[in-house]
Amino acid sequence: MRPEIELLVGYLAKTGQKVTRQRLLVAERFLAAEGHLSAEELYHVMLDEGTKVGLATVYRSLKTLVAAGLAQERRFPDGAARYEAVFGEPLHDHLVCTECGAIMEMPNPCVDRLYQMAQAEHGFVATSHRLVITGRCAACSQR
Amino acid sequence: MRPEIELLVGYLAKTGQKVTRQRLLVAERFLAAEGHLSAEELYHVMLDEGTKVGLATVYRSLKTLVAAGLAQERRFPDGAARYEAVFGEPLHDHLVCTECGAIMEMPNPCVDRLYQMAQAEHGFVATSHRLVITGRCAACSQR
DNA sequence: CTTAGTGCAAAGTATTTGCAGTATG
DNA sequence: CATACTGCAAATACTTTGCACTAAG
Repeated sequence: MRPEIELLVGYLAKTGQKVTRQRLLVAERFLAAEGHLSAEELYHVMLDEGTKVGLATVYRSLKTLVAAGLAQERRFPDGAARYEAVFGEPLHDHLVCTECGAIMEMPNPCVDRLYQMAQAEHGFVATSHRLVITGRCAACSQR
Repeated sequence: MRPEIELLVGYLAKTGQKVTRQRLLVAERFLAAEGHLSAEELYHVMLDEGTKVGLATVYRSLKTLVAAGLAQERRFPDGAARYEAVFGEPLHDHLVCTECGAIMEMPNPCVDRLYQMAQAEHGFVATSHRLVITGRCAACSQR
C-alpha cells in the first residue's frame, strides 16, 4: 500500500471520518496520476477504467485529500481547479505556455527567502505557495 | 486624462475597435480602484455610483483591458478571477490568509532569476508570472 | 450608413448541496 | 445500529453568448 494511503487513513481516524471504498479509490487513482488533474478529469479517468464513483464524491474526496495534506489545489488561468500530489514531492512551480497550454514544472530555489520576507515584513506565517510563470514554451516561441 | 486611457485608446484604434463610452467608464473605474477586483465587484461598484453598465460589458471590457496590456487576470483560491492594473505597477506577489481571506502584496526580489532559469532549463520565454503565498496573516496567526 | 458594441436574458462551465438510501465503526 | 458517506439531481456561482437595438467611425 502506498505510504500516502496510510497517512490518509490516519488522518481520517484522527478526525472521526470514515475510511470508505470511494475515498480510497479516488486517493489511489489520484496519486497514481501524479499530474495536474481537475476533479472532472479524474472522474472521467475513473469511469473509463470502470470504477463507479459519483462526480460529487470525487470533488469531496479531493477536498479531503487537501485537508489531509496529501494534495494541493491549484488554479491555472484556464478556470478549473487542478489538484496535485504533495507527499514527497519537492516544491516546484509551473511554467504555462499561453500558446499551446503546456504545463511544465520547475524547482524554485527562492522559496525560503520569500517565506522569510513574508514573516519579516508582514508577520505573515506562510504555509505553502503557488507560482505560475506564463510565457511561451520552447516550441511555440520559435514559431 | 490618465495616461493608461491614452494607451487604451491607441490599442483600440490599432486593432480596429471602437472607443465606446462604456469601455472608457469601466477602464476609468478599474484603474481608480487599484485593487484586486472581480468583474462582479467592479460591476456593483459602478452601479452603486450610478454608472449604468451591463455586467456582460464589464466582463468584456476587462478582457479588452487585459488584451491591451493594462490589466492582468489573476485567480485566487476562492474561485472568481480578479483583475489588477499593470501599468506602472512594480512586480509584486500576494500573501493570502487562509483564515480571513486578507490579501497583501509583497515585492519579489527573485523574479529575474526565475525567468532566467525557465529560459535556461526549458527554453521557456517568460512574459509574466503570478505568485500566491498562502498562510495566516499576523492577526490570525496569533489567535 | 456600416459595422462593432451594448444590454439583457438564456446558456454554459465548474462546483456545491439536499436528501434518501447505503455502508462503516 | 447510529451516523457519516454516497449518488443523484437540483442549486449555485462565475462567465460567455445570441440577438435585437444603439452608437462609433
